[in-house]
Amino acid sequence: MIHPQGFEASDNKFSRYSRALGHPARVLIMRSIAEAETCICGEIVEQLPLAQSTVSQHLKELRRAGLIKAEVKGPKTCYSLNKENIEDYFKRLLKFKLSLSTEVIRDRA
Amino acid sequence: MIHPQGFEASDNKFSRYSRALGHPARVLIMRSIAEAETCICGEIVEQLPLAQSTVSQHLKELRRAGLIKAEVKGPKTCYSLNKENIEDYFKRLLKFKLSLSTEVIRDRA
DNA sequence: ATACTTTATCGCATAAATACGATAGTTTTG
DNA sequence: CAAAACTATCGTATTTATGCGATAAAGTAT
Repeated sequence: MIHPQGFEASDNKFSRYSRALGHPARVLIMRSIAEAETCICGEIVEQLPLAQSTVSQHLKELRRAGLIKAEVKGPKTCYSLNKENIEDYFKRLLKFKLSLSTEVIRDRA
Repeated sequence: MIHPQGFEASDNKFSRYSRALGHPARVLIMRSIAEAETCICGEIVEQLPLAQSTVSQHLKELRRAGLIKAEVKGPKTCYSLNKENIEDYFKRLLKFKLSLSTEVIRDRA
């Protein structure tokens, strides 16, 4: 998804991450992958009340946003969190937060 | 925006926050309000490459999501961050993060 | 080779988001 | 009161997202 020009690159990047997390199905997928630690795939579909093709599209969205990585293993595809980008996302968010208060975040990167 | 049922309430709530931050204009607005500390309003419009009515809609979105608060002061409207909800958002996000690593976040709420 | 399993993509329909101009509703100012 | 300033809302057009069935693609197993 391409947003119109006129915004800072960092805002565009941040909003791309945010938007990827802007759907409960994708949040569930992220939690699912995070909790399993090891990569799963077909099991994700079972956990969602959505058709396989729909879940596949959500996975694609998360991949495009850079929040997860895909690794084909035979007929299956294993997904894992893209930790680098997620940390990048967190850092931006923390910078945001730090201008608010330090009640929740007492230590930062 | 109403998402279909079948997801946990916490995921719905989290995704609502995320989605609100899923547009560069709204990220810019949030930064603008956060940096000014004090509430602004018309100045926000000046900082965005968008029409006044469009900015007003984005502000409405952020309000609906619960990320900002509005206070009418005469003919003007002052916006401020809804810190409680933002902290709530951060906490969820941190819980997420903690299942990844502790490199960025070393202390939590 | 054929059947089966697993996942991605296509095509399509519907819903939601985005953007703008115009307009209405307030409040202050002259 | 009239004019000006400031926002919000309405109506509308366009784009994007969402969801599903059907199908393709690629591997595995029989």
